[in-house]
Parts: sequence; structure tokens; C-alpha cells
Amino acid sequence: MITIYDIAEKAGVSAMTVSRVINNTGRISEETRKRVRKVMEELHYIPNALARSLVSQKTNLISLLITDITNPFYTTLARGAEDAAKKAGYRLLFANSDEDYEKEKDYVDMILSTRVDGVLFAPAGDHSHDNLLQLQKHQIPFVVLDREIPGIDADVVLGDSKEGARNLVEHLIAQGHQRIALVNGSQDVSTARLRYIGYNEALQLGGITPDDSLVLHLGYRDFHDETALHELLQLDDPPTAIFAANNMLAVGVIQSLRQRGLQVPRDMSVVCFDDFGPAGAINPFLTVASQPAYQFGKLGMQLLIERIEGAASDATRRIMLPSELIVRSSTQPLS
Amino acid sequence: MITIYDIAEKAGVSAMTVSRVINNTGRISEETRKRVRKVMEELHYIPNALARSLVSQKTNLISLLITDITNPFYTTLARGAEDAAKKAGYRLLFANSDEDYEKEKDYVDMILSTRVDGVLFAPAGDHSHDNLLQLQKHQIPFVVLDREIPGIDADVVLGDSKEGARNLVEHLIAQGHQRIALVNGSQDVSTARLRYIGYNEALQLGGITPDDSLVLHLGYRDFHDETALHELLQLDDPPTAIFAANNMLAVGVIQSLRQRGLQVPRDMSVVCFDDFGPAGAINPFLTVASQPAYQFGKLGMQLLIERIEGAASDATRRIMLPSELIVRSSTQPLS
DNA sequence: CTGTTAGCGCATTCAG
DNA sequence: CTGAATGCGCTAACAG
Repeated sequence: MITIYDIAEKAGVSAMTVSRVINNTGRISEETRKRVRKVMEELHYIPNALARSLVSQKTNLISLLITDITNPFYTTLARGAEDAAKKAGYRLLFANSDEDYEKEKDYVDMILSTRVDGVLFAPAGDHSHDNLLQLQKHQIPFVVLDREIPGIDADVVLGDSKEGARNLVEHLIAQGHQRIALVNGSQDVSTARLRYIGYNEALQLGGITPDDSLVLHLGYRDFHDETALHELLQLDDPPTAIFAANNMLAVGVIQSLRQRGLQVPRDMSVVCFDDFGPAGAINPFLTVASQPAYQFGKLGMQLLIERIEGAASDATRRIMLPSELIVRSSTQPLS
Repeated sequence: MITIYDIAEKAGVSAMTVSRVINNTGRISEETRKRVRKVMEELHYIPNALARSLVSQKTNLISLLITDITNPFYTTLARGAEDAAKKAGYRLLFANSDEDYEKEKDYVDMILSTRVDGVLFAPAGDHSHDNLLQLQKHQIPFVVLDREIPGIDADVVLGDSKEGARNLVEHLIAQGHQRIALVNGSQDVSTARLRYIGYNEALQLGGITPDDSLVLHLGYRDFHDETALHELLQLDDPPTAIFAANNMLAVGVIQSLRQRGLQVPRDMSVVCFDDFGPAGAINPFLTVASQPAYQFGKLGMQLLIERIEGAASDATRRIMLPSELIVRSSTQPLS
């Protein structure tokens, strides 16, 4: 491995001079600067970021922790985060918690030992509290994405889950649906709680009495257990429409319905939170509340970098991004 | 920041002893081991991976370079890579080249200075040659994914593009289509060349004379210019079916057709390479040649880790993964 | 079983 | 404008 000492020797200067040339710091005569540069190229010198970080106490690394890299919402978010990071000279250390607190904890430990400059943290849920606290204890700046964690005061970028849910359910009500089921994420997650509230609000505004036998509390990726859906369909007064609290649940619901020989929207109307990325465009089908995922990542990263670089005031910031109702063809008026 | 010296002092031992406790190396009396452990916990000590890497010359970091994080094929691949990496104790440094050689080069420079242990490299295309060479020159182990680069001898995990393409086109021919267009990626990319070959082979096997006016050479993400499609449709003898060389192109094609008031499959049959991840399941629509994306990532990572850890022989390995024809409803027999 | 010395590659002092 | 000494946090090699 080529070091600054190799360069220094061959260029007939001290290592310090080489360091200064690399960092464009201090005053160096144009002549030696050129000579040093030339030697660096000849020897294909590449600065060792490790050594540099060890002394500067700065890695230019930011950890992006998300819960599901398979979900288009998070990949689009990751894209926004990466673009913003690259622009500011940071690289992304990637981690995928799988909605699993233990895995999340493992990654937090790794993050801590890696000495990243900050963390963009999409938490698995309320229990992420301890993991976030761990970061705080070690003074690692972070920004929370998508899900608010009770008891954690930090910069946060959120979607308006309540309103998005309301819009979706109101759309169903406007089509005449009265028996509307909610297939929800875990109550351990703020967005799931808010979508539940929005759902109830819309019902009440529509003069419909909420019926908790129509509400399933699963997890955002847990549509394996189809018996839950089975029970819904076996009710005396079964739903005519289903609101899935995110895109993955909608996939599960629709597949299950299909296995039972039921078609969307003919036999059941379905809407959901979050769109499907590029795939959503090819066969406009599901009516969704689409969130600006790219902005989640981009804005979150900007907030984080401001924190890291000390450009932010002490007060934490809370950004709430609206969702957009995109009406397609997965619902049908009740005749 | 807490260091081993803080621990050493408080535990009344030398720093070296602490280091040995951390690494479970050398012989330490159970008693001191416990004492040291206790102090570490009290002080919330976390080893500094930077310092450790600087001396061990090992970062336990692997860079994953892909061309499009928005494409479900690559996110699923990333998932496979991440799972395999985590299992072996490596973390992922993430990079997205956007099919852009310059961006790719930027990231290679970053990769080099970060001293990652290896790179999982999904190249933008043939011109990635120089970037790969750069890695070779600096002795960074890497595995090439998805696209073969002429002149680069390395472990590689590929899909069978030729056969996949042939299957798709044969499917169309079986339905009576004779005028079959190919909307292809750049000829700079091995998979695009092979899909073109497979397409031609299927035509010839079907007794159809290839007609290059039916072939569009774009880029895998470049379906902005719809005039190209316009020309196809204006031909004296226009196509009745389109083979899009990847999923993103299929999205563009279908959107363009729709803007022109043409429906799939009624007015035009469409098939493509690569599926759409979870979204592909919700409304089975596009007939595709689906590749085992997760396996690409997982196997690639395994090969890479073997290389890094010296468990691989010198000979480079070449893994070819088959694709699966999934017939859905985006094609229709020619009446 | 434990400690001392030296050095990984670089940048921050402080002197010239 | 340039250089020498020192240390970032840790571990390999050698001593004891």
C-alpha cells in the first residue's frame, strides 16, 4: 500500500507537505505542489480514509436503516437519501431491519462501532425506543423517518397518515360502501395507529358506526395468516371494501382474495397506503394514498447533514409530508 | 470517547489485556476477564472499528454497487446480498451508479479510499471495464453481477439472457405473432446484446425473417423518447407485439401505448425481461422472464466472501442462473 | 497469564 | 513556505 511517506520520499519532501497538498491546506509553493501531485499520480496513490477518519474523528459515512428494502416506498426513500448524501460528500452504510427489533439492535451496535457521522433511522416501531436511546447516549446524530417514536425527541420526517387514511376511506364511502374493513399494521407502530384513527374519523364523518370486528391488527409485512381474512369474510355482514394500511398488506389481501375466487373490484373493493414504484405505473389498478417517498429520504438526509455539520439549532424539527390520493380501478361503486 | 485505556485503568490492568478480552485471544484468567468485562459495561465501551481496521487491514465492509435502486430486480438482489453479508459478519456500503459511467467511477474512487474488503459490482456496461481494472490494480476482490464485461476475468453471476429472450419471443410466435418488435437496452451492455441474439434466434426458429426496423436500441432506463415508439407504430407493417428487454422499458412502452390510446393486450401484446417484485403479484398482468434476483445477490456475495477470505481457488467462476417464463395476460393470440 | 514497545496512515500542533 | 514530533485507538510481536 502506498502511503504519504512513499510519496514524500520520491518527491523529496516531508510527509506533512504531501498531506497539505492532498487537503489543499496551508501554503505550498506551486512548484512543490505540482511535483507532489505528479508523484501521487505515478504511484496511483489513494488516501486511506480509515487513517484519516481516525485522526479527524469523522468518517463521512451515514448509516441508512430501513425496515424493508423490498418495499418500493423504502427503496425510493433510499434513492432520495443517497442522492442527497452523495451531493454532500457522504457515503451510505446500508442496513435492513426487516421490522425486527433484534436485527435493528444488531445494526445499531454495528453502527456505533463503525463511528458513522449520523444515522437516517426508519424505526421498526415503538420498541425502537431503546435503540434510538442507545444512539443518543453515544451522541450520534440521527433523524427519524416515517414513524414517530414516543419518548424520543429528534428531527423527524413523517407522512400524514391520518389524513391519508381519511381520504382513502372517504373515497370508499363516497362510492356507497358502509362495511369497510381495515387490515392494519401493528399497533406498535405510530403510522398504524394514526391510520386507524383516520379510518375511524372518516367512518364517523360518514355517519357509519365503527365496528371493530372489521379491523385486523397484523403487521406491515405479516399477511401470511389468511385465517384472519377468512373470519372477515365469514361475518354475518361481511365487508364490501378493504382498506389495507400499506402496499405489502394490499398485495397479501388481493392474493388471498384471489385464492378464494374473489375478484377486485368486482367482489371486493380494495385501497391502500403507499404506491408501488415503477410497477404501479404499468397497470394502474390499485387506488392508493401515495407518499412522496423520495422526499422522505432527501429531506431527512438534509436535516441530518445539517445536524452533523452543526448547522442546525438545538430545537428538533418535525416535517409532515402530505400524501396524494390516486384513484384508479380497484374500487367500484356499490350498486 | 471511551478507549481501551480508560477500561484498562479502571480495571487495573494494561490496555493489552483489555484488547485480549475483547477479542477472546490469548490466555486470560477468568477473574480478570470478568473484571474487565464489568468495567466495559459500566463505561458503555464500544470498540472503535476504525482503529481496529487500521491495524488489521480489514474493514469488514463490502461495497454493493448497483445501477438502479429503483428497479425491483436490483433491490431483491440487494436483499440477497445483505442477508449473506450479515450472516458472515460484513456490512454493506451502498452505491447506486444510475447506469452512469462517471458516477460509477466516482464511487470506485470512494470505494478505493474506504478500503472495503471487496466489491459486489453490477456494472453499467462494457465501459465499466476501466473501473473494474482500477479495482484489480488495487487488488480489491470483486464479483461481477448480471452483466459480463469483455476483457475482465473475474467471478461472475449471470442470468441466461439468450434463453430468456428466446422463451419470451417463442411464446409470442406461438400465439401467432409475426411482427415482433424489440425495445432493447444499450448495445454497450452484454445482456442487451444477448437478448437481441435470443430474439433473433427465436424468430429464425419460427421461420420469421428478422427485420431491424423493428428493433430499438435505447438504454435500460431510457424510455423518455417516445418518438422511437412512434416510428415503430408508423411502419407500413407495424408490430403486433413488443418484447421489452427489461421491466423498466416495459413500463415506458406500456405508458406510451396508453397515451396513444392503445391497450395491452387488446391492441398490442407486450412481454419483458425481469419481474416487478411484490407488486408483480397483485394484478398478474405482464408476461415476463423472471430472474432469481435474490440468488444473484446471495450467490454473488458468497463467491465474494470466499475470495476475500482466501477460500477460493485462483480460477474464476462463472455462474449462470436460468430465468423462468411466467405467462400472464399481457399477450393475446393473433386472430 | 500479563505487560511493553512499536506501528497501522494520517493530520494537528508547534518550530523553524 | 516547510518539517519534526506526537497521537488518533487499537493490536502484533515480543518479554517476562
